[in-house]
Amino acid sequence: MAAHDELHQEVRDRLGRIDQLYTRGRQAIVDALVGAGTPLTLPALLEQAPDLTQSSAYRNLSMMEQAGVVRRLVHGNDHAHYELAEGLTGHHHHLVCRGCGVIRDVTLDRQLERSLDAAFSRIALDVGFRPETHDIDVYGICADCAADCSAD
Amino acid sequence: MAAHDELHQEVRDRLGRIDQLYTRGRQAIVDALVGAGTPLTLPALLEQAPDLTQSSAYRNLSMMEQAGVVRRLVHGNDHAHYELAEGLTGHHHHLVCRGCGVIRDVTLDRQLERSLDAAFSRIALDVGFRPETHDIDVYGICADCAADCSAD
DNA sequence: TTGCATTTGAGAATCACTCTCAATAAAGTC
DNA sequence: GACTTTATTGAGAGTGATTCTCAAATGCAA
Repeated sequence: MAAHDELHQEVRDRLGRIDQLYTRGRQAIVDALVGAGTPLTLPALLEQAPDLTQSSAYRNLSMMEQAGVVRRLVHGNDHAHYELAEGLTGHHHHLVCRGCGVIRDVTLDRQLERSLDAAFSRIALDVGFRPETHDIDVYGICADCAADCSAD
Repeated sequence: MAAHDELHQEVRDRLGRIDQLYTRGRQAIVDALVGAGTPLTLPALLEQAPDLTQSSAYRNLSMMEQAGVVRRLVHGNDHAHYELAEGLTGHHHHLVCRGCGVIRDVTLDRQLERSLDAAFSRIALDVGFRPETHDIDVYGICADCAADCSAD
């Protein structure tokens, strides 16, 4: 409860920094993303929060992405997925199912993350690139799709 | 030269496996991707190989992706980038510039890759996910964009 | 409440990409 | 080479996720 209120306050602050109000519709988006616990496509988001309309949802997701509240994930030709930004949820990566497209959050242990950051910093320095964040996607087949395939 | 011929032969084999010919236009695409040495958007590909037409290029890239010859990279709302598949070039990752969108290939040392694979396998096992490949994108600012920013 | 600025909603517009189908090139046969 | 058959190409129409437009609704200050 307290954590939930803190989250909303943090979102309100981040929106305020770019002169945006934390309206009812925007709160509904954040609640849906929190409730799902997994990145949602826009149609899935509208199912979770039926009061939202498509155009406003897209507009608000885009604005909240700029505000550092939402992250947009793109993995192909179909709908993008949206989740809360890492600043609100913590650094993590994704398992992406090639079958159904579902995305699942995972974390690596600190030591491995440190090794990665060190490696990227070293590589980046060589080519004059200033690294900010990294994003690891593991592609494969989820349990549900594996079951479906063997059933066929 | 020999390496170049071997590459083309390997591409021809991979296309043959799905009953596709290695036509002049398809060779031009592969040559352009080899020549660029960095992932290309479709407009950039057409610049490199002006004899190609848009619809055929898209159709052939899509088919060659299925054949395991080409990989399609998606990083936002604009054009996707295309490069030769890892089976032809070796496993690598990408530095992606937030400023201009340019993508640069990088490799991690074997030991770190092994650690990552082991970590992903462990995580995946826990959730019943069968990992196949992984893809690491490092987002940041390239040298050219950093120079432009400080010039402003 | 009254006024002013921001946000919303419905639908039109955009644009990367895919599809269609007649014209063309490739591969095999003689 | 000429002929047949099959696969590919090119130009433009179509698709669909996302963005834009603008009048109506809402939020906020006094």
